[in-house]
Amino acid sequence: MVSKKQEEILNYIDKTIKSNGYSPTVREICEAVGLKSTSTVQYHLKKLIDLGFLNKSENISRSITSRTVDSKYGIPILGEISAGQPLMAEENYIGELPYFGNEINTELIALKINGDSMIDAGLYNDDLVVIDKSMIPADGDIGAFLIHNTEATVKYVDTIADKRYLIPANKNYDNIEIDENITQIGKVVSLFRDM
Amino acid sequence: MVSKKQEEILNYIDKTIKSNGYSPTVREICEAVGLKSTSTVQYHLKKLIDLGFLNKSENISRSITSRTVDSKYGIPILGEISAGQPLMAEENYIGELPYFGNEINTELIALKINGDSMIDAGLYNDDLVVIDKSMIPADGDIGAFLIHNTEATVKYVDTIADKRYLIPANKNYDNIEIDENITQIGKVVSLFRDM
DNA sequence: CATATAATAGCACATATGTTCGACAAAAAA
DNA sequence: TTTTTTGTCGAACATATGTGCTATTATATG
Repeated sequence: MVSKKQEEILNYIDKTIKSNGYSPTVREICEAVGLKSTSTVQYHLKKLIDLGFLNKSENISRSITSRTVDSKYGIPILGEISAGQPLMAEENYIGELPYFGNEINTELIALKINGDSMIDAGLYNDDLVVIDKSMIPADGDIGAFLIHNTEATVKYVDTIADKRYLIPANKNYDNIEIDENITQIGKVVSLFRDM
Repeated sequence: MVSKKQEEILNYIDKTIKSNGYSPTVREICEAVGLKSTSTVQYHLKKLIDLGFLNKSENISRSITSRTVDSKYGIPILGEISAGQPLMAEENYIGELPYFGNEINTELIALKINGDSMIDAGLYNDDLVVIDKSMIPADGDIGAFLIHNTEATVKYVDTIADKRYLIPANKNYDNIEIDENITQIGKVVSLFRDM
């Protein structure tokens, strides 16, 4: 996760690159965010780089580049959903997908596709799907759901004979009727695949 | 006005900013354009700044900015490939995909998938695939190719009986033998889908 | 040809800047 | 409570980097 200080650093870097055309030095960041040691900055920079928000060349001055110049927050990637924990609990957090939309949207999360139940919809194992929690999947949409509050799943939604179902895109899987055991997370709005 | 050397310097600066995200040092310019003294570079830099081509802050490393480069580093999205035009020609450019990889890489382009010839590989119509031009698709990989220099296509590559083929992931399409009409663009490294 | 202007080189200096290491306190987890 | 993680500091070090000065050579210009 990105701490308060890290966000502050990120913002300062973005602002500087945007207004100056080049990135600040470690010492400039130090001063700007009210830290007294350059190594504290290095510490945070390393984290931000690991999270994918920044990039930097070693031993090269002012070589920080930022992907978040136009946006502030990454999309949290959730892995295995821990039983009993609320969806956004730390336990579930496995990384962050840099956000590059135009508006800041805290309603976005990313889930890693597990298995092949949606393969006929072009959602493959290990794909990352971005879910907008503020959108309700309509019939025919692909949505993300929580089963028994312990397992996240991505499926088509549709109404058959007045009942709503989660519908896999793979003949080897059965439809699941939506009942009280199933909580809606949101609508799947985009997909990333690394090959 | 602008001498040969100065143009060379300008080009190098632009190229560097574009690919690295930050400007080169005086010494790097020195080396790159084949000069032996940093003060010669300073001499030219001053001229270029006076002429308004460059901007620079005093005593600040890597602070050169260029008017001829916009500091955006998205991945260019290429649409219909115009016959006769080089791949990266303006004619083909239909937009920019915000960059989300780890390193800044000028060898990346994005192509919009057209048709369903790769549907069994999970590449759907209108998907955007990111192509790394610096990578050669090996057997089994998905690559991007230019047919007759006019049409871009994305297919599996494989060797069958000592011949290399472009192989669609859709039974309704035939394999295409790779011959002199087919130019390799690069390897498909990731996928983006908006739903 | 003599002279001004444009390019280039070499070097040295000051400092801007990234990096490392050890220590320590606060917060979180076990 | 004990242990681990996270955040912080300070100082020292190595080098990356901008700058200034002088001298030399090429190219133009009168």
